[in-house]
Amino acid sequence: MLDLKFVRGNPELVREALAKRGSPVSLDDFLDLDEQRRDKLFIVEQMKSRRNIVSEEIGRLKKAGKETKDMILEMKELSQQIKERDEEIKVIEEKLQIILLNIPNVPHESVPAGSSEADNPVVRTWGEPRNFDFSPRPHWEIGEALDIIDFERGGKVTGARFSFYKGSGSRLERSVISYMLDLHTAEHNYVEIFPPFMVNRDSMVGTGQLPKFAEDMFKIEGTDYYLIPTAEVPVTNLYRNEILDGEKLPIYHCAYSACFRAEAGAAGRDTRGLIRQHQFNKVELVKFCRPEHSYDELEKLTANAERVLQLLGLPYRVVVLCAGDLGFSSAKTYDIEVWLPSYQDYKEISSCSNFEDYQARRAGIRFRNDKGKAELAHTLNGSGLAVGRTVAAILENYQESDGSVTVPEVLRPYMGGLSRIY
RNA sequence: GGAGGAGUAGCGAAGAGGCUGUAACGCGCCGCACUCGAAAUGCGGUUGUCAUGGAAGUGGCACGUGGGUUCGAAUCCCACCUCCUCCGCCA
Repeated sequence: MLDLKFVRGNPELVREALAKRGSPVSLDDFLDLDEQRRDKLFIVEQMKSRRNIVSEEIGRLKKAGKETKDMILEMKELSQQIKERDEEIKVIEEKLQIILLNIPNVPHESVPAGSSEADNPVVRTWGEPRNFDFSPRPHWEIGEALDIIDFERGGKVTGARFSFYKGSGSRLERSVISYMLDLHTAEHNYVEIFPPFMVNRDSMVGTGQLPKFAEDMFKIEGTDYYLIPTAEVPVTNLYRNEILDGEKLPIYHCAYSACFRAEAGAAGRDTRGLIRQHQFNKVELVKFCRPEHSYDELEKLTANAERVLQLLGLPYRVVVLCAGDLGFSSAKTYDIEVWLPSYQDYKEISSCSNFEDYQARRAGIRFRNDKGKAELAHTLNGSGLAVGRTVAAILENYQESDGSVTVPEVLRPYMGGLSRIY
């Protein structure tokens, strides 16, 4: 959510910034409602002030045994008017809030122009895609052949875009999760969180999934709860409506969670394999910091996620999202894309974003600054990494001509010493 | 699921329709005094938000949340949420 006063004071700037995203929002209604609100507020506050003064006077007169009938009648009338005007203001404020909640974040000045994924500049590339002396197979074929992933029965037991891991596959998934968490906690100073996998509506609004993207979520019928699409939601909302001790910043958290996404509008995309499932595992990195540090923190966070791929020996590249491809709440995002032989291309495996104060304002996440004043924190997060896609990348990049898969060195301790799945 | 109890500032805690109750008192924190320095002590300060204003300031709102009663609500009424205790059930 943008600052109401900022939008009021800089409508042109906001219009331009949002046009860069390719979905310009009309601010005319907003500015008109804002003016109405302030006009009405000014009047009703004067009325309330009078009510307070006279009511106090009534108390004094009553105590002195004086006549107060006329004053009470007048105040009764005044209170009725106040009530009516308060209603009007409430309606206006609700409309304003809806508009404000549906305006995306303003892209950072360093974000390149562009309208789609195709316009995202490559920032850097790491590793060389392997040259296979045989025809490499996609991970879903490898997984099925080794009997370590079962897509067929996933469909039977639940439905499309669900799967079972089995045996070494199951252990590989678990190993990747543990490995990532151990790396981020031991070497990158993140404090591990194990969050709830369901959150209430306020949390979903806080991080920006709602109200705009309700169709992407799974909601638990008969409750106010949603299945989380990412651990970002519970972990960022950990400090919702709190004023943090400024000394405690920056706060680094990492969290494993299952993630649930309805994938509305993704019909026909990535229909095979682990790439796009309704339920997948992810290790998420979340940061809370002072505004002046958030862009340094974004670089560091991205580097922390890259480190996982480097240690796993998986080739990747980093792209910076152009304005048109930027997520709703984000001011700047780097995507890390891992090499997938089956796609003959790089595929997103992590998305690292600085939300600046956009989420913090929605969620009321503040800290006490050096002057003792409450100030909005900046929030960041990134995948560190998406586990299913990591497993897919391992299976494909480490496959051997005999159909077996070499276990990356760093994962072997987690695999009970297993060096090859066959 | 049933029966009780409780939610007030950073923390603890008082207040039970208007009477120095934006909120005592204690702790914490900041400043000043005393001191060579510190401790102890004393004095002062210490919520957020909205509106208005160049600023100083002025005003509105907020005592878990949302409604209601009243000229006036932290205080009375209703609903909901959270926490605690006991019972039942359960990994």
